[in-house]
Amino acid sequence: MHGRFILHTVIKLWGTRGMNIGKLAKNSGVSAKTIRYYESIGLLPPASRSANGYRVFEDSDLQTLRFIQRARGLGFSVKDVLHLLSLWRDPGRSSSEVKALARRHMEHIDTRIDDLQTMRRVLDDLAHRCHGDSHPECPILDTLAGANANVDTGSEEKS
Amino acid sequence: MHGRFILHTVIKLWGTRGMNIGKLAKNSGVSAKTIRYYESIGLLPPASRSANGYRVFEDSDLQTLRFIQRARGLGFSVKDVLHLLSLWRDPGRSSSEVKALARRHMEHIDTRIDDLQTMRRVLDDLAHRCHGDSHPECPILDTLAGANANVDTGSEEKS
DNA sequence: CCTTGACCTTCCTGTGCATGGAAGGTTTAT
DNA sequence: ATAAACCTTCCATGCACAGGAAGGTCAAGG
Repeated sequence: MHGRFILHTVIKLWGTRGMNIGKLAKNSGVSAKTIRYYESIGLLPPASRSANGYRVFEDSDLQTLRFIQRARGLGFSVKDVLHLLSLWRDPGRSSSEVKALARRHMEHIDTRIDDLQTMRRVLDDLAHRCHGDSHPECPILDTLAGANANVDTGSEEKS
Repeated sequence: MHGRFILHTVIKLWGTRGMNIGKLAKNSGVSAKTIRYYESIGLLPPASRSANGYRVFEDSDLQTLRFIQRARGLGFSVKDVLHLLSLWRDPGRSSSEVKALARRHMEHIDTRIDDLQTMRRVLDDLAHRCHGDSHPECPILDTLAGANANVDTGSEEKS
């Protein structure tokens, strides 16, 4: 009696749970194309297939996909996401490892912000010095041409 | 005798003005590989060739390369640099066009800075809340997994 | 004269992160 | 029967180069 109920429930849940790639795409907000891509690079495990060859996904795939989405949204590379996923699935992980990964990523972000801000400052200065009228004279072009002032573009030569 | 000497000298001088790709690379700090690439996509005009098929560059190419370098250093895309180069070479340009291009680029940079700063703030917050010890508990992973905060409770399922 | 090594050439592949499309099979609805 | 809405694989594209293979060229030295 009891066993039969459980079996029934299991079968029912089992039958209800699988979804095709389109549904997973809708549920996750990640395109079917990208889901296949994630599978191909190992971010998602290879989905099982139904008789017609269609991929069948489970709820766990949806969870994984959402995890990936959030991590990518924070700028983590696919490689980092792979690492984060493995840490997530590892009950024996230490949070220090996760934190270290996050910090390395933050440093990377900081570098990029600094680079962009340097560019922004230079551009802002140049734009302010450019009249922006119908005449051809333009300090922006002059500077790019290396006319007079030495502009530090942030990327120094290495020779 | 004399004529031959002069001819020799002329040829030698002529030969001195042009440079091979290696020298241009050294003088500009741009790799030979990249110089060829720039030529292939039209950033640099097709270089003339000497009898052996080697590219021969002039000082004008060096100037152009430096222009490209500075523009790239300011984050302009290759496409934008193409535009900037054409404006640079156009005596009938109006500085307003240059300025507009620069401003569009600045807006783009601002957007990227904002995005990165948002990521940075979130990461910083998560990192602060993570103990970073030998235990597995980690708010970073919890957040990526969608543990607590604003996770839709999934009451709008539709199959 | 021949070799060595530093040049140079073209062509193909790989990077990161997908996106777009072609060509075709399957399922469902009308 | 046919359309539409799915699904499949494989190939191409974009950015801005870098790496390397396979081979031609040139100057110096034994």
